[in-house]
Amino acid sequence: MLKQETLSKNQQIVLDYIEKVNEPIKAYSILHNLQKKGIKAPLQVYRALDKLVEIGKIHKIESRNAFVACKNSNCQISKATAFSICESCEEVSEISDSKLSKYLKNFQDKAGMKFNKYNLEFFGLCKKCSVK
Amino acid sequence: MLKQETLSKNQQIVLDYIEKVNEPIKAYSILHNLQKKGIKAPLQVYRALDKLVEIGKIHKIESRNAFVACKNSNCQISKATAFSICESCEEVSEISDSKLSKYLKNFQDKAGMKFNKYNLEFFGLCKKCSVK
DNA sequence: TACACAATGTTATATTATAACAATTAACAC
DNA sequence: GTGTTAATTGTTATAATATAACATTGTGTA
Repeated sequence: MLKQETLSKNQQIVLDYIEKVNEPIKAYSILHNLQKKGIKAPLQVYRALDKLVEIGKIHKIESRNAFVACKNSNCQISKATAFSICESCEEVSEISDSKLSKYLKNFQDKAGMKFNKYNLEFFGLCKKCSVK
Repeated sequence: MLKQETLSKNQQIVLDYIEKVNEPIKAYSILHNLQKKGIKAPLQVYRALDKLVEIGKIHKIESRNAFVACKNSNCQISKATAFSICESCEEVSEISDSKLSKYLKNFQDKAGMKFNKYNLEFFGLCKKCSVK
């Protein structure tokens, strides 16, 4: 097997669930909700999550230890991610802004480091929460 | 007491240590290394870390669950942080680039969300590791 | 002094994530 | 089909990260 074309059983179960809930979800919440489907141990979840992150089907929201389905069809491999996070309702949206991604992809730091990946998380209040 | 001007005992002990090691360090590593100074329980560490993050003396590297002293004298309150992280040696540097921070501070997402904070983490290979 | 609040100490527990090892399954060369 | 290799799975245990709850002490100020 040189390259994986299809997802394995557990990977597909976990991905289906994450896509269904359509918001960031935590690993142990996935575990609790997929008992019936045979997902009974943390490792079954974490292994699937690792692979799904690796192939860009989902992203990890680092500041929340949560996972969310990728919304950008072009995120084949998730090297460049940006999110907006509402600190009140915890709503998370993936930012898809070509100017931003271009700017960050080309960013050169002073130490001359070669970047191959970035993750950006913006925090604030979403529209709904800012009028409350 | 309306506003804290000086750090408390534990806060100062923890900050001194983080500044001394001068690289990202984990909470339980801090705990283990400060037993002699009276830091004996996780909460003593986490409370100090929370406060130090809040006042901008240190930052959390979210992807690593590690804490590092702030290098930007102007980070009074840490609302806008950017780091470069070497995926080989795990060296972390705080990026201080006024153009980048200006760009991100003014970034407007399509949903019209009001941002008050962001965290950006770049990943790649540092100079040393890329020649290896 | 009395008040308010920040900070501390302490025990227990919750949450997030990985180690280690055995067994099974799938892709592919021959 | 057989043998080989790697991916995936199952399972038990444990490591690593972080917070809850509650009692107590310290500190600035009215």
